[in-house]
Amino acid sequence: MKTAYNAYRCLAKDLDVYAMNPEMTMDIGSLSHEQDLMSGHSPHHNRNPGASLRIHQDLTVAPSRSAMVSSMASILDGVGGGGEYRPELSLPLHHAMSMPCDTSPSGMSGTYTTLTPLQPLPPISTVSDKFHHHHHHHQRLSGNVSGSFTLMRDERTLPAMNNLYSPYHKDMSGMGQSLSPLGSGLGSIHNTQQTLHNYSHEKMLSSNFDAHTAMLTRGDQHLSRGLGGPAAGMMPHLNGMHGHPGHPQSHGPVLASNRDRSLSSSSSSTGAPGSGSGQLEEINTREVAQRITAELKRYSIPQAIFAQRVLCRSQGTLSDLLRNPKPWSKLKSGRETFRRMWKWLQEPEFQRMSALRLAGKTSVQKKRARPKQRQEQYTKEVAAGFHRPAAANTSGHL
DNA sequence: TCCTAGTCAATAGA
DNA sequence: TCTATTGACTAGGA
Repeated sequence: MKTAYNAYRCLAKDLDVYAMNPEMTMDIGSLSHEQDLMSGHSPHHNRNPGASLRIHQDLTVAPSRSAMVSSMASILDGVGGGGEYRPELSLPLHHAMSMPCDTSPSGMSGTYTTLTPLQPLPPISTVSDKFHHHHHHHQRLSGNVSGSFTLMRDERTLPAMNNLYSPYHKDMSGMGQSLSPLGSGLGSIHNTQQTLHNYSHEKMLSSNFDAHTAMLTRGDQHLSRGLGGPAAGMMPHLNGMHGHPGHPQSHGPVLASNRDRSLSSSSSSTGAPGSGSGQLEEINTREVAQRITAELKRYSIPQAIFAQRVLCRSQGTLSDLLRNPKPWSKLKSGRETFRRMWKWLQEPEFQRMSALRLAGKTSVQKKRARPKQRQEQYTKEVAAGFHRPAAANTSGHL
């Protein structure tokens, strides 16, 4: 029941958005691929050339960080203040962000056996779609494909990664809490190269690896295109680490590899059916919480906005999570929430803002109704044959 | 049936 | 206005 309700609530959000922003559905497919693949060919890219062109323009406008801040303010103002939909702000949406509360059952398939009542994260496979083209892009660059390309690519990019993560790691190691069930916490990523390698390897073992590895290696491309990676703004605020502008996804230290645990415990082997059920990656929850907190403060994003639009959670929940992040090992379904945070952190700033703006209207419309009431309403709507109860609901409120 | 995790919604406080 | 806290609720598992 609750699952249905949650699914309804967040799916409704998406549907509402799509209903109100028909253009958005066109944007999604051609999302960030344009960043790297303006000349790329994919079903997505050709879905709407016009949209792609506009996206390209958006991207090539290369929003500076300061511009991003102002944009964020505009976004929040527009949403919070009941602002109307502004096409000029309709930046292309990452799959993950365009479907902030996607309920796809395949979301974390193979990652978690516990299907939680909360709204699953957009399936990483879905997110991967976004980078799928990057994948090809890299293939094209490397001239090699197949499963090993990731590792090869990591090796190529590791020097930069080391430069980035080493100081971070040092700082992180002083954060105190062991945020990973590894006991040694961040020590698990002592060897950054290995971690990245392992991480990529683990991802390679999953169907989603390419997205993340692509993210790991695409940072330079992001920034070189003036996208202003999130790290550019965030890193200076976090543990004094110096963000490499080219690595917006500075999640290396945030993630602890399960393989490390495996290595230390010798209890399991990566890739074993059991080992892949939810431990492909470990998120440093405290670090994520700190980074989220920093980002929210940085852009003056209210917790309520972020919680609702990115996490599909309440403000109180977010506040609690940020202040009292549980160790990853103690999390169950709550991992999804942290995954969302983490994923959000990985996004380029413009995509973050898109995510924040995206579900704004509907979330505001839907908030503050007792779950039971909404649940009953949903039940009624489903019974009445509404396939898109959200739209009906929204229109009703409007 | 009980316990735990996760979350929500209300509310107090800054 | 925003954040932190808290009580209550639900789902899942033992």
